[in-house]
Amino acid sequence: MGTTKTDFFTAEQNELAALAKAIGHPARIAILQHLLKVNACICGDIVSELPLAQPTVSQHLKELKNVGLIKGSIEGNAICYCIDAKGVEKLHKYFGGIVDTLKKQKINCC
Amino acid sequence: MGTTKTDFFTAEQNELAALAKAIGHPARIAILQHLLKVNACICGDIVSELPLAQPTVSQHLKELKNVGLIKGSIEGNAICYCIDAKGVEKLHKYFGGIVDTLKKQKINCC
DNA sequence: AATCTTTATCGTAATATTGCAATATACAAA
DNA sequence: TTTGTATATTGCAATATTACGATAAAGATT
Repeated sequence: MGTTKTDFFTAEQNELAALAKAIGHPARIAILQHLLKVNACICGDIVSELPLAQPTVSQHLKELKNVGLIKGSIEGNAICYCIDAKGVEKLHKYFGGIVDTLKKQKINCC
Repeated sequence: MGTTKTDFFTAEQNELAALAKAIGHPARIAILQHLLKVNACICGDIVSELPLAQPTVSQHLKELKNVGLIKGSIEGNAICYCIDAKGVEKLHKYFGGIVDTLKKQKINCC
């Protein structure tokens, strides 16, 4: 127990869940917002923007990268990070689909 | 340790994270998809749709409800659940904002 | 009232996540 | 080569999540 029963769900369900889970932490939201705000790749100042220790930030960045929400490339002895549009678009499309479906549905029993 | 440092982030960051976290599990994605598919409130057949035991499903429903993604109302000795558009729209808007911002940005250094 | 049906809660075990100190790695600069 | 700077990894403690059996609660049915 304690383990998510991944095998019993579809690949799409698992992928969406993984994407959402990656965003499901305020530090990772903050990282995305910061990357968006500076409007560029960031080389180095992510740690100083967050109220967390460097290893913790590094771990959060890794999770965002694993799931395809950010990209990172080595730039000298720093690493440049920026948002990977693909992941964000996938989520946006998904919720867009839900919103559209809901709008078409007139039922509102609850 | 082990606890998210909620106090150090903004209310918006925490709220978005909570919403995303709630969707960050394939069972909860599956619940949302099912509610959407049947195009109505569901009274009773959610458990049978999922590969999980009844207490587990009940717990997932509670989480979705707490965060405002579904609504539930008592209907006889069953409970009717349906999607709460507000939460979904909040998430959709947020990702839409990111997508739009990204489109305006020409920078693509990574 | 006794029973059935449906959903919620409690208790608990297994696993995952969060956070950080310490340390490692990799490159730059002196 | 040594030193400095930036990021990653390891190891560990604290807490959270996931899942389910057992049981409770609430209304329906007989």
